[in-house]
Amino acid sequence: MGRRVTMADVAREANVSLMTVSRVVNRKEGISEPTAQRVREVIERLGYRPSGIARSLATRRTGTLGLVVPDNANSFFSVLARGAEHVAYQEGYSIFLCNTEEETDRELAVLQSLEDKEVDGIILCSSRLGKDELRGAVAHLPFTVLVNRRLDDEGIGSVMIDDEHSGQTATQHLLKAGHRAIGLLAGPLNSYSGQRRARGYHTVMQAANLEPDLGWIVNCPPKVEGGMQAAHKLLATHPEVTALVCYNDLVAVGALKACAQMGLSVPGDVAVVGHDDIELAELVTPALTTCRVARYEIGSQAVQLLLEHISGCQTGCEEMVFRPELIVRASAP
Amino acid sequence: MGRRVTMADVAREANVSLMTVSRVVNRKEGISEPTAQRVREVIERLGYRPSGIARSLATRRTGTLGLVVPDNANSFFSVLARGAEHVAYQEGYSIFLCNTEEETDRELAVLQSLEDKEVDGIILCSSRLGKDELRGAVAHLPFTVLVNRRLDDEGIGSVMIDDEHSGQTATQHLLKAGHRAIGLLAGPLNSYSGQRRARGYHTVMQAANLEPDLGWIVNCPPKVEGGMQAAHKLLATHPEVTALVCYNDLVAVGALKACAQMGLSVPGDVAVVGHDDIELAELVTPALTTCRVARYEIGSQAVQLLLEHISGCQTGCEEMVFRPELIVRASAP
DNA sequence: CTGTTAGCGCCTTCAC
DNA sequence: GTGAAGGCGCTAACAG
Repeated sequence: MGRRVTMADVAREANVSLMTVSRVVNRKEGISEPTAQRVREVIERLGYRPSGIARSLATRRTGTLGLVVPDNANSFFSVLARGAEHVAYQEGYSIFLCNTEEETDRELAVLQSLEDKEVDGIILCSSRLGKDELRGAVAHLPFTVLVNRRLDDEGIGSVMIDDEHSGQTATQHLLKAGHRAIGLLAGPLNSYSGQRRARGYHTVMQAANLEPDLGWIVNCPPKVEGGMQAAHKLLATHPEVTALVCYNDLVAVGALKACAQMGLSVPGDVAVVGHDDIELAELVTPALTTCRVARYEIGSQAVQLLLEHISGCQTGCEEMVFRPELIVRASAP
Repeated sequence: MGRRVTMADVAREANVSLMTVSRVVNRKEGISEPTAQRVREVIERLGYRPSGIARSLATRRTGTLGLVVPDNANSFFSVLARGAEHVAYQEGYSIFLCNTEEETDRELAVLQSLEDKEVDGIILCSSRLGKDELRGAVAHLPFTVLVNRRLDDEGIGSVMIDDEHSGQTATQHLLKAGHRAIGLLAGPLNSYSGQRRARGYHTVMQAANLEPDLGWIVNCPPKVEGGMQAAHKLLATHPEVTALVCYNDLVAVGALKACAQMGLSVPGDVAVVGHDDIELAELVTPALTTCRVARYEIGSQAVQLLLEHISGCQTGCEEMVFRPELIVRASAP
């Protein structure tokens, strides 16, 4: 494995100084065309490629971003990642993708490793960290964008989903369809978005003078399996329930499965509303009524926000809110 | 933004040399316990964190890998990425995730950028590059693992899916069920795996003395939409076809939709077999019969292979083959 | 327009 | 056990 071609090699071969080569490589002006031509020719001939590492050390910029998600296998985050990568690529940045598996230890570990890698910024999705832990973890980063989490600190932007509104919209939709006993498959207990959606649910129920039974609300892991078990439990113990507001589409699909197993028809016996509108939603039977979240755009806007701050051209915008849109399909017409 | 704490700061504060600090940080032996203790204490107090960049420049190792996929929003690759990241994380590596969008220009561009970032290795999925282009693109990388592509070069490993076998298995399954007019929704024309699956299909058909009509084979983009249109076209012009072998599950779901639109029952009028067994497969109606590909394992094994070579402990294994398993569900019993 | 001088923060190789 | 010098490959800040 021959020694790497360095800038010094090019400089020597072209009879110029390091700086001249550097200027040509970085397309800075102030180089005569003939010289530039010659340098370029040598670069080509020697197959020289600048070392990103060395450049990063000198400039203190790496051209990399960190994207931290709970689980890239979850379609919500894989699409978000896609949107993020799209903008990053356009702007010449690369993205480190990290999964936390919903574990706070691992979240801290990946944030640490991203800091060690000296990324220029971080996008952190659905952090499970407490306020102070979170603050400490991102304190040394140049800039951070939180997805669906807020922290009123300098240098920390947010891209929010209006979860409370989703919770309200979903519940209202069922109310209008005549449902009274509406259950809530609330997702993980420590999920902030879950808490906000639950608040929306409660607001609407109260406004309608309905007091949800404690048993109507069940927490569960945000997966198909989790939704299935939770729905099973809820519907078995509370047969009066005729509708379910679900934490996300995976949970809703789980509910669909549970209903099928219990011989309950959807939406005949039980109406189901999901959240997110992942691909799955319109492909299952019955197709899911759900709150569509612009996952791709959230990813791309988060990067946009991050890059604006990195490049210093403050737009003043530190927060951005996405409001989900109710998509009515067969599971809750 | 205060100046970063450096090794020199720690050294000064602890009254030792840079080297001593370095040794403590890297847990090298040859440091007396009291000194080490003192250094650690200062590191803690000052909040010192080693600079990954500087270390990389000195060691020529970055502790990063590149993962190149066509589209992370595609569940096949998002799960593969998950598996890859899992092993990488365990071994202390970070992963750059890059999407090519199936464009060769972009594939070359991201490979270039990964080289510039000096990743320690690359995993490249379903490259659309020609043999020589590919060879050139990965020539300067320490080691590369190709997913579902082979290149008999030094320093290039492969994790293959036995696509030909899948094509055979799927076709055979339909043949055994009594189908004779079996169509093929073959995916993108330039997909190597598509070509191999098609070969498997042809082999089995020939062995059964069946000559597929040219119109029974239609290429399409590997998405739901693509499968739907292709199935529409195929079934409209060739009503004699009673079964479809599909490039992947998304295409198969598209076929399901087309059948529904055309008033054809599945599997009654048309049997459908997918490929990959993504989550979707068992959740659509009817549930898809499909060839399960161990996506997560492919990702994790690819990284394993990569890391073995990087760390030099050659196991001799440069290639690994995954054979898909037929999962029989309702769409083709 | 081009070159020189200093680092960026750490590790390797040798001395002591 | 510990330290001093030199270098990894590049760029910023000044000269000329």
